[in-house]
Amino acid sequence: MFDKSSGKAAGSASPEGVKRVFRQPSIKDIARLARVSHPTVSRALQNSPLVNPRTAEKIRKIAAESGYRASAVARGLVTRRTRTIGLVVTTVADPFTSEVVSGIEQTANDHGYSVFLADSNADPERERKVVQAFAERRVDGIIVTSSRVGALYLPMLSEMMVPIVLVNDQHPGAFVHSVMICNQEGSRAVAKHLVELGHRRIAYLGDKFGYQSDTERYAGYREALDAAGIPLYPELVVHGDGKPEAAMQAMDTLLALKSPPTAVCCYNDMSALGAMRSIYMHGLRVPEDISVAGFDDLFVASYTQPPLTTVRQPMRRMGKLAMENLLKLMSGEESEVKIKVEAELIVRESTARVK
Amino acid sequence: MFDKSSGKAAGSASPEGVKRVFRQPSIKDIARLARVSHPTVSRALQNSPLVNPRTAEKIRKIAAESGYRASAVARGLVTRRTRTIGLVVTTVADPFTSEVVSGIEQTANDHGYSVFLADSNADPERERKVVQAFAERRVDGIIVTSSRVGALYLPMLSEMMVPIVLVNDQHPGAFVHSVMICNQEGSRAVAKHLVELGHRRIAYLGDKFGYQSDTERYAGYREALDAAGIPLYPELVVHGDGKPEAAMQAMDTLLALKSPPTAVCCYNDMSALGAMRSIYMHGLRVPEDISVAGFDDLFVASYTQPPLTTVRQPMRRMGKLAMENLLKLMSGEESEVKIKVEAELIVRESTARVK
DNA sequence: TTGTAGGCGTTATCAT
DNA sequence: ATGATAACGCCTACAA
Repeated sequence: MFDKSSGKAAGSASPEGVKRVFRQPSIKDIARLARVSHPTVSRALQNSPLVNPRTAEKIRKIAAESGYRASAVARGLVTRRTRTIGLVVTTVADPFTSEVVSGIEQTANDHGYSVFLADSNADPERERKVVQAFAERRVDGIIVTSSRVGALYLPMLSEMMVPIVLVNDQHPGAFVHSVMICNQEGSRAVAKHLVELGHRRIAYLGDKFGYQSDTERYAGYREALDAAGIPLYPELVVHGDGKPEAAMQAMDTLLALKSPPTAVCCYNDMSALGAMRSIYMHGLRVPEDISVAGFDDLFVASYTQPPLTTVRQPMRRMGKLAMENLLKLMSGEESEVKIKVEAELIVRESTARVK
Repeated sequence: MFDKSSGKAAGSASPEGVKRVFRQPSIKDIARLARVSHPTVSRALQNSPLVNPRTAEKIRKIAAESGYRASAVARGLVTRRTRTIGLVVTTVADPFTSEVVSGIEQTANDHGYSVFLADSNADPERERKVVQAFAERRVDGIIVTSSRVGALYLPMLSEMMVPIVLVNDQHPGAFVHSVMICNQEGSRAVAKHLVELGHRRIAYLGDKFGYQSDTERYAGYREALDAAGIPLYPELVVHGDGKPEAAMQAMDTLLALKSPPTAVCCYNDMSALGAMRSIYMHGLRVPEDISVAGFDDLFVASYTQPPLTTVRQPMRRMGKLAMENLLKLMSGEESEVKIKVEAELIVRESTARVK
């Protein structure tokens, strides 16, 4: 071995052979260069009024030249606030979720917060790890979107003692703060739209049982039918899982009925995609033979053939609202508890007057 | 004001009125309870062999009971490694990107890393802020996906002295490590497929000029046509921007030609969506009148009407590869420089023999 | 207006 | 096998 000169010079490889050799400049390095004490540097960099403008200027110049970047980790240690939030999603690889995430991220960023993204993949073990990680990272708050999991890890979350906001939660009552779409009103609107087109055999192609949003959307559907004096045909209520594949199968069973529906209210756009696929594979046409409606207004809803009638959720805005809500909570303000955003019926070409 | 008792008790409201009152237990609290020194606690919790199994057990029990969570921020300060990576995307609200992000996140998580997600929104100012934030957060590495920005902030990135991996970079040569799809081969495969179906007037509906992936896909298209002895019809080469809207317009111009194409190679699936929409709006059918092919094999490609012939990019796996590559780099290993993953032709029903 | 001293919660380096 | 002690980089009294 060669001799290692000069005391505690950085540069020695770590056990794992890490290459990062040179320390980033610290507040003390700047202080030395500027011939002041490091608290003065700290103050100058925070634009504190109690530092001479001239020296402040000099310090900032030196800091900029030396490529100084304040360490958020050191700051977080002393201030006990990391300006960091944790975001738990079932999976980002979902068009609904990713829009919400985008809205959250932009808003967080605008307010100087960074976001830890964690994909639970609906795996309980993973969820445990994710929450644990967020706790150790000392996030200042947490947002959970469309949690479909058995409320298993929710107690862990509340133990963390940080504010939590839920987006489209499937576990009513488990937490206080949430942003939700008006499921029932939205669903009632599409169903009513179909009724007004003269349909009477209107199917409901739902999500799995027990999810709040499915329950609410089903309620809206029933409401519209009741209002029109249409009886409930139990065989017209089927269930998928919110994804196209399962919806195809559900639609297959509807089409196998002696008297199939003339219209279908789908739980969401993804289900509608599957429903339409099934309809085409049976040699039928949308909307000539069957009307199809979705829920969400995903980007793709405008580009299906025919373009999909659906209920719009302002996903990005819901993300923004959730983050703004969380910001308030993190700064100690009390804020709205349950935020409800309105759903908007978007009529396109997948629904038509009954033959 | 009431008197504030007992020295440094937590609980005083911060200037912003923060509510978080009670400190989380620290290693010292555990030490006190276990009647050992805090380094011993540290060792026990790391399963260090140099601590008496009995005391270690006791310590772990106490830690668990008191809800102790090690502070990653304190640890990061001393170890100079945060086990954190920064992930820059143009926007997560894009089906390609979100799949890649998902792959990255899962892999990171499996290895004990947390990921900071930042959505640059293709805004240079935002990009600056994002990179700055990552620098301050002391991330151990960075992944950038599908950067379409003027390499403006890339120098900032390299200044950070942390490993960087690019996914589907549009700036050839700017960085060393990357994961890319075989654009040219994939594109050649679809174009060849169309040639074999008897098409000779095959259009290319590309992305904006200057992006590497567009250039490469165009090259693949040309290659297939050249191989078949088909001349280049310049009017059959048009450009969108990778999204449906612009692709619709590009397709409109193709259809306005005296002699329109009988097939279209689209830059990506999103463009194919727009192209198909345009075709339908002209009263034509896919694939009877015009064959359409995409690139990416997004989830939705299976559910268009008709299902889309396309080139599959293993998006999730590309994310995984990028992260694995980054993990190696972060631990000081040298690793592969340019990883190329194979593209796979997926023939569905949007392409057919020419009439 | 500036400097000195101390501490945030860990890990690392010595002793013992 | 364990304990003292000193960092890590920053912020916040308090003193000057």
